[in-house]
Amino acid sequence: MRKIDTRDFRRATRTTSREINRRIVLNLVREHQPVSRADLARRMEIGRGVVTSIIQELIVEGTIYEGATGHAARGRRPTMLYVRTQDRLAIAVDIRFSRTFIMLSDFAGTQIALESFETIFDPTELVEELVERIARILATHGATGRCEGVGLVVPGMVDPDSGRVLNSPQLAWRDVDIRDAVADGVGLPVYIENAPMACALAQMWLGQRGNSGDNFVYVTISDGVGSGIVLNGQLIRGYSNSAGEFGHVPLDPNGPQCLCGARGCWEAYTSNQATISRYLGRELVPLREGAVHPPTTLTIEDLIARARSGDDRAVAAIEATGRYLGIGLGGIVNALNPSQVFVGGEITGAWDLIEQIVRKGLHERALTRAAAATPIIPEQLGGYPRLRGATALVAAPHFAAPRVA
Amino acid sequence: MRKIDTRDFRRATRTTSREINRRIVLNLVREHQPVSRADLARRMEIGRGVVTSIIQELIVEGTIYEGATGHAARGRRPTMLYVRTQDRLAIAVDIRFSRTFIMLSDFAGTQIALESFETIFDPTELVEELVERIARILATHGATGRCEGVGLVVPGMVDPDSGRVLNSPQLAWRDVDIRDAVADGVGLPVYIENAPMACALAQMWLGQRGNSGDNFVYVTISDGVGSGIVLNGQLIRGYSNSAGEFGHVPLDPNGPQCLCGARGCWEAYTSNQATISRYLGRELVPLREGAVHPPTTLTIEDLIARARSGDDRAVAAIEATGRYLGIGLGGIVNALNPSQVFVGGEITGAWDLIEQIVRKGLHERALTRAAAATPIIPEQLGGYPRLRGATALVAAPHFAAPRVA
DNA sequence: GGGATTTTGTTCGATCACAAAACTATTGTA
DNA sequence: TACAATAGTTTTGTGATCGAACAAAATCCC
Repeated sequence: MRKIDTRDFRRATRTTSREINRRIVLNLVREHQPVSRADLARRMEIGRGVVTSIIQELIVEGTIYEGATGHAARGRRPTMLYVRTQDRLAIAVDIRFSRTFIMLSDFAGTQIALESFETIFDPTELVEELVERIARILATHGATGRCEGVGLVVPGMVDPDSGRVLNSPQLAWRDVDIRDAVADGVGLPVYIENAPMACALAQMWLGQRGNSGDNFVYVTISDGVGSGIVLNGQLIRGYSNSAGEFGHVPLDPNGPQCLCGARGCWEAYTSNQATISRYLGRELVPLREGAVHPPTTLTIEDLIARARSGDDRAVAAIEATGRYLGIGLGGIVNALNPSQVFVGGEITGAWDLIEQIVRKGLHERALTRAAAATPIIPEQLGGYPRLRGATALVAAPHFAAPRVA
Repeated sequence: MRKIDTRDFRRATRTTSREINRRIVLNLVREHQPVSRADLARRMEIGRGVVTSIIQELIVEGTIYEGATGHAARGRRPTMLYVRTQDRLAIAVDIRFSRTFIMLSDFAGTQIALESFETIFDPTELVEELVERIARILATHGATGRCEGVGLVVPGMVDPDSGRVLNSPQLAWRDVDIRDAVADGVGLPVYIENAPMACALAQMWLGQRGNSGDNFVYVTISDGVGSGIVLNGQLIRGYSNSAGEFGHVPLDPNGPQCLCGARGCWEAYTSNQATISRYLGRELVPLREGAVHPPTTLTIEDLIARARSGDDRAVAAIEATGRYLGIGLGGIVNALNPSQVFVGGEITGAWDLIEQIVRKGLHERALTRAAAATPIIPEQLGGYPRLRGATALVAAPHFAAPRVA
């Protein structure tokens, strides 16, 4: 039950009914393919005639296509329908502190090409490099005509409407308009989103399981701790685009110093830096202070490797992270009551070591039995969730519910 | 941008466009009355002919009515339109630990009658008493035909779909089907919701300011600490109806014992009991353990009165609550990035004493400048937010956006 | 082998609702 | 009094669902 915003609404036109039903058909095909017209009519409780005419539009438009005829126990055989995703392409860009990744993929998220280069921190130079590389990738793969957009994922706060990066401490950017610059360069629509929210989009649109209702939180444990919140199938962006910052929920006012200035933030317990600092027995140090590299070369992957090879102190450091992870997740689960929580980031490489500990922490903090039982699902490593999210940025608008009322 | 849930969608029918536009018209009248047909046509960028026909339907239906003609600089004078709220009535019921309130009000939330009685904890007896009293109130005010429903507000977790109270520690109820029992008794539709969510609904539908987008959190500080979350004009209920439980977000693992079993929960610092216990210098004691009254008769109102009359220890106790309130609100603001936060509960009676302290705590914890500047708005005392929420439960479905796609 | 049956997909007329423009009503101004 | 401006209604046209009829294609049954 939504209240209509009388300052920003969309009234229904003559074609609104068709737009709605067309999107529903498209999504039904997407999730149930192969599927026949008659099947769609049954699922939608609508006449087959209407389905015929909608399907015809979608075929002309090129979003779905007819495949082989299926089999029926009796009667005429159905012609099966499929969503066209293989030759609809998108460029996904993931700008990270160390490297920038560019992937060419289709609308289903299948990787076609992938390259990376050392991140250039000057926005103008970075855009130049990006435009050049994107053009080359498209040309190499004969995809110049078939690419429908570029998805840009950035660490930091983003305003997707204006396309500006409002603030990215990692890149030392403030109010940088990178989207329009790239769009001008490549001549394609460009979409931009911050990293955790993009991961959440990837999970929603390209994730394995079809989640009824799509109520979940995607938590990324990396240099920082961020999250993307999806409620009722909608990404929650907040009033000024900064929702999901659970990283600085306080766990202990006397806890370790956090880079944000406060003490005992969740991030100060669970970020990769926090885990490493705990292992080294020292305080957290800012990752980047005027482009200076972090003072230790020990990575979280190294630490996990040490833990696996029997380093007790490494095991203890990682287990402690697991415990605080669980406690923090408890807070999230109590606050938002999602149907599940996804966890991404390098720490998932040690999931078998910490899963029980995470669940124990969650149990301690969860208020209801339902909340305590919330599935915590680690993202499989090497799946490039940010890049998949960038692809989803391009693909999702073609499948989302039309805005109405 | 919402993903369509293919397991639970609503396709468009022949009349969907009209339903959408009718609701938009209704809401435009509601927020801009008095308003003319021509004015509506301009605001909606639609032909006046369509408005004429929609308005005719709404007048026949009885939701709006024509008032006096307005004034125009030149040309024919417009006939002004109004939403009919004065003689559309609702019964609002607020079941609390100590007393149960019944209010008869119109759809605008204006109080017509109000009574209360000592809460009966046995569900069957309570329903009996409620049905009897509701019938009597309706008869007394000649409202038997004009009342369109009953709104029931309950402390604890509720499933509004099945109408069951899943768990209410305060009332010691577990899986009690009170809604259908009351509905059978009074012969009217009955809606049920938990207290903080109902307060949020009251703010959204009957609040003072028209908030663009309606992104806010309503925090109630009472015996417990709960909240109702409204994002994009939608109440967030969560996967199993328990969203908004910020009360048990941990502030300090070594903090005071909370009634939930954990230590250092936000609630253990800011609930009325917590403030009183802090003043008395003792541990928190369960409010209700087999219907036993709390061991002290000192109320939070008494404490505020003592603070005002110069009791330094009372001032300190309340100020400490204010500080923790601010810290907790910082977490909420970071997590959800609402455009504003409303605070309800008895503590708002001391708002002038703690406002600065609350803001200071918020500033310490807020990550972004925008988040730190989030307005914190105390609910004015004596406004019966829960009862207004109960009224909103009945009225809102008539004004909400139609469910589509 | 051939008709009956069943299922799929298309077509067509009826109805609902927006779109656009003509038309009527009413008011103020030159 | 004629004219312009504004409000509200009516009419005609078009897009879309609704429902039923119809053709196409496969299996079942005799």
